[in-house]
Formats: sequence, C-alpha cells, structure tokens
Amino acid sequence: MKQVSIKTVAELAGVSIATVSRCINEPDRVREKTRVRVQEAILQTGYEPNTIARSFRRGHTNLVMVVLPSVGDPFFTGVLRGIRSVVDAEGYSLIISETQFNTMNADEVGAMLVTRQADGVILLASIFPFGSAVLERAGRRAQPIVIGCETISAALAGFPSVHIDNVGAAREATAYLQAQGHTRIAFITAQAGSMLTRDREAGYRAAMEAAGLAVPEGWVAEGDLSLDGAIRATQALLDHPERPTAIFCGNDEMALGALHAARAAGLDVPRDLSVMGFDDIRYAATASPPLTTMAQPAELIGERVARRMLDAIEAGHATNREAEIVPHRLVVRDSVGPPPS
Amino acid sequence: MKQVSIKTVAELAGVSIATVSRCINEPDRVREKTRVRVQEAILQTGYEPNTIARSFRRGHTNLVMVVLPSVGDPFFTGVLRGIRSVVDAEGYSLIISETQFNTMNADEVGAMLVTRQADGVILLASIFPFGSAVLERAGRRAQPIVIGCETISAALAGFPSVHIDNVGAAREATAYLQAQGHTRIAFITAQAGSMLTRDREAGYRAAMEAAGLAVPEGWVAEGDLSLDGAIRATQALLDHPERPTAIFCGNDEMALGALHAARAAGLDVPRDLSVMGFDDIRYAATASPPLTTMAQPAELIGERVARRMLDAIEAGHATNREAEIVPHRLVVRDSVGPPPS
DNA sequence: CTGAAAGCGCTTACAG
DNA sequence: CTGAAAGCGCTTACAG
Repeated sequence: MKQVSIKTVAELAGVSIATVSRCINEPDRVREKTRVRVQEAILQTGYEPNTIARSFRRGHTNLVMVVLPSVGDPFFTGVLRGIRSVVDAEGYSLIISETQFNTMNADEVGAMLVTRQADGVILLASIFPFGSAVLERAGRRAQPIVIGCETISAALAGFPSVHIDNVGAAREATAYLQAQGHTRIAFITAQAGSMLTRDREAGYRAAMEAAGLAVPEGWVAEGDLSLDGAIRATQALLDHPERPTAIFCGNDEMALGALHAARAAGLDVPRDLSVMGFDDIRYAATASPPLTTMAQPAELIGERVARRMLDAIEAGHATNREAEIVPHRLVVRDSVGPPPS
Repeated sequence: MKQVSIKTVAELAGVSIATVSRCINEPDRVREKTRVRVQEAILQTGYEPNTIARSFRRGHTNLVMVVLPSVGDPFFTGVLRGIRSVVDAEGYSLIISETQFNTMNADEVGAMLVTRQADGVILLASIFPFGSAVLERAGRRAQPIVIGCETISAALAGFPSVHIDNVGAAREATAYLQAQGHTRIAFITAQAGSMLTRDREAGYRAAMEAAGLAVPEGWVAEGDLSLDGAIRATQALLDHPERPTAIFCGNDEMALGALHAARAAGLDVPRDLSVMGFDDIRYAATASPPLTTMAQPAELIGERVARRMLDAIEAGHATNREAEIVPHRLVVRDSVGPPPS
C-alpha cells in the first residue's frame, strides 16, 4: 500500500501542504476551522510524519549515540538508565554501540562516529587513541562528544566529561584494606589496553607505595573484566608463591568471580581471604558474602552526562568543557576482614 | 564551519555531484582518472556523506529498533549480543527502547513504533495489547515486526517469532523438582501484567496439576523480576503456613534473590530449601550455591530473531510468519536437592 | 491566516 | 563514462 504523505492529507483536506505542516508543528498559527479539517484528514488517512524527511529538513535526528564497552555490565546498565531518563524526557532516542571491552580498533569506532548521523556521541569508558582525523572531523561537524566514567586520554582532553575520581577512590579502597591489617594486597585489572581500570590500578599502586608496601611481580593479574577471567586470575593469585591476603578487584563483576574462585578453592571469605570490589552493582549486595566495594553513582553519572550532552546539542557546541567529578563512596559489607593470622 | 557536502567535493574535483555520488556508491562505473581526482577531493575536504540525506533518499535508515523490558537483565543482554552480531555484519545499528518491565502503556510504545523511523522493530517479551490502530499502521508502512522470547499475545499472533517452549520448559523444571521428591513447590512470578513469566507460570501449574499436587493460595508469589522483589517474595513464602520445600523462580535474577533471602533466613540451600531458576544467566554458575536452572539459548534467540528481521526488511515484508522454537535445556548444579525429611 | 516556492543533500533513471 | 535534472517529504521564510 502506498505510504500516506503530507500531500495525501493536504489534498483530502483541501489545503496546502504548508498548512498541514503548520497544523502539526504550530497549531496556534492556523484557523480553528481549517485545523479541524486537517485533523480529520490526518485521522482518516492515519498519517504520521516521515521522521527521516523531518530529520533531513531540520538537520538533526534526535538520536544520541552511546559507545560503551559492554551493555552486559550491570554498572553500565545503571549509567544507561540515568542517560535514558533525561534523554527520554526531551524526545531523544539512543543508538547503542558496544566496543566489546575496547577490543574494536579505532577505525571501526571512528567510522561509527563520523558516519552515523547522531546528534551527539557519549563515550563511556571507551577512550583510546582515536585517530586525530576522526576527532577533527567530529569537531568540524560540531557533533558534541561527552565522556563518561573514565578519565580522558590525552587526545580527548578537550572534551567535557563526568566521572568519579578513580585514582582517589582506588587509593581509598586500598587504604581501607591496609587499615584492616592487610599488607599483601593484590589487584585484578582489565585486559591490557582497556581504559576501564587503568586509573584504579594507578590508585592501588599509589596507595601501596604510600604505605611502603611491595607489589611483587604477578600481584597485578589480568582479569579480563569477566567472571571467568577473574576466576582464572584469582586462581593464579592463590597459587602465587607470595599469596596475597586480600584481592582488590577492578570492578564488581570480577569480584564476583574472585568470590567464586575462593569458594571453589575451599577458602572462606573473609576469614581466609578478603575481597574488595568496585562499582557497587546490584549483585554486590546479594553476593555470598555480600561484597565490600567502592560505589560509583552510576545513574547520576548517566544523568549528568546526558544533561551536558543535551545542553551541548542545544547550544550547537559544548558549552562547558570541564571535567565534572561525582562522589564515590566506600560500602562496607562482609567480604573484607582482617588477614588470617 | 560550514559542513562540507557533495557539492564542495564536486566543485573541487571539477565534476558533477552525480559523479561524486557514483565514486562512492558504484566506483566501477567511473573512469579511473576521474575517480582518483574525486578521491583526492574527498580526502582533502574530509567529506563524509550525510547519512540523513542518504536515508531520506533511499527510504531506509539501516536502524532497527529493539523493544525490551530491561537492558539490565543479563538474559536480555545475551539476546542483544546475538542480535548485534548478525545486524552489525549487515551494516545496521540498534535503537534500544526499554518498556521498564512492561509498565509502559500501549500508547507510549505505539508512538515509538510508528514515529521513529526504524527499518523494523524487534519486540522482546514486550508484548501486551497494542492498540490495533498501531498494528494496522505498522502493517501499512510495511515495517517488519518480529517477536522474540515469549509466546505472542493474540493481537500479535500473525507476526514471526522465535522463542523456547516456555510452557514445556517450566513443566519440565517443575517435574525435575518433583522427581527429587518435592511436593510442596512454590513459584515466584513477575508482576501482574508482565508477559515475561506468564507461560512459565502456566507450565508450573500444569505440572503440579498433572502430579496431583495442590498449589495453595499464596504459593505463587509476585517477585517483580527483581532481586529485591524476589527477596520479599521468598520471605513471604518462608512465612507461609504451608512452607514450600522448593521454590521455582520465573527467572534467574529472582532466583539469585531467593538464594540471598534463604541465606539471610539462616537456611542452607539445598539442604533446607531447593531453588530452581530460569534462563541460565552468567551469574547462575558462580552463585552460591551454583544455581540449577532451565537454560534458554539467549544468543541463538537473538541471532535468529535478527536474521529473520533482516530477511523481512530485504523482502519488504515478513517472509515467514511461523513461530520458531529453539531448544531449552535443564542445567543441573547445586541449588536443588531432596526435600528435608 | 494561508499558499507558492525554495531548498535540505543525496541518488538515479535518462540522455548524450 | 559523465552531466542535467527530477525527486525523496518535509519546513520555513516570504508574500499576500
């Protein structure tokens, strides 16, 4: 069946297409009598404006793209929820692209950025060396970019961002472990190349150094950001000649894996081994034992990122290029205790 | 700065815009010498075709919308992964809409369907009585719709779908519990109105009836599809005058909540209480104890749904309106045992 | 208050 | 092999 267009409606109502357009977009500017007639024609034909044509004409799509490592991570789900809540209210929809934990190469992501016609791009912990050509082009077409969750790489330094103080938070988490009496503290990090835990690892190392504690070779284990990766990393740590008494995990997903690996090894957490997470995803509270972790305000990050994106879209450029730091918070539950004597 | 358009490139290369267009879309049809010249002009200007204009002209967006209850559910994340894997390869992107566990009203979803210009819509367990007007319009504009994960409601009966046999799978899960010796089996369901566990509840009831077992008032508890909801539902079940010895949860998320509630009540699973899940999300295997559950092939569902969507888009209409049933599988781990004596 | 007309940036028969 | 021109479905000054 033929698609009904504005023309169909105009003919049926006996008016010009301009008038139909006005009835839809500025109804106050048309006489009631004609408005009613057009309304009826719309109903009768079941007309819905062609969104592509409208986007084309108006020059924007009401779509914002969000690039993130994985929609499967409950932490990002929280951020997404925050983004969606503000973006929805303003009539925008979300195009979601995963970088599969930053294993996509820059060209692929770059192509997405430049090619897809979104009104703006939110980069969530997906920052790695874009080609500057991409950035330059993105700049030229004035598509705003805003960064969430992680400190930006040098190339992205000029863009607005919102995130916690990852280095500081990781330092505090490590210090908490130290305050419980631990001196042998290991860290499970993401795969090399991922931005996701880079700053957290830096914070961990800083706290160890500040306390005059050694970090022997092998105490920073790659956990792949996954359950299985963390299980393997934990096993390696438990087999380490200098077995740590506490494991600080770069995110909760990996902490859940560490908990499982400890259990499988016949260890009691926290009696035999302490485990600290990062993020405070919803599964942290119901884990066994409930996970002590460093909480990030996921929804708040999403809301703030989205708000700034919308402001930038409206202004036609980023109005505020500063980094916005949101608060982190240590959540003490049961997975951390004093080291075994 | 002014956006560079096809015209800019044409002028710089000294050719018509038609030729530039051909260089991009059918390079074979232009002479090498001119092609090179145009290529250079493209590089020099940093030209990228305007996707909106192209979509407008071509009449499609290369966007498919997926409507689902929640991106936060790891099961749906799996389905999404499957969808993305096939859709990516064909150059499509995803617009993702959440119905917040089917609490959105039909009009809201309807508006999204009709208004947003996606090439097709995938409905994941988000099926409730659309107004027939919406459906009719969707039909008229020949936007394909395909259903995933749940049996379709009557209004959607004519649309293609792919899902497991939810009723049968739930019946088998219940029968497994019975085979372990349980006769007092409760069920935790979603909030009323959600399609997500409707068939599973039906399967549970069928199995109970087939075994001649009673389902006293209160044994089917609303768990809200969430951790917290399931915790409350489990508590209520444990306080029930006829306390069940096994709880079958409508999905794994709720089973995780049930596990936690049991632990909090000082119960050992499976010694004091058996818990059965549904889905086999990735957290099922690392739960404590590891969860016995009815697995759905999430990625496969996603792949099949996406494949059929792409076929339908290409054909301009759904080519195959049949329901495709994918296999389920009982995964026995440690959360189910014989009832306490 | 309403209409005629231009134009958004492409693609694609149609000529040549 | 290449160009001139139509047209995709809207919106929006500009007249009247």
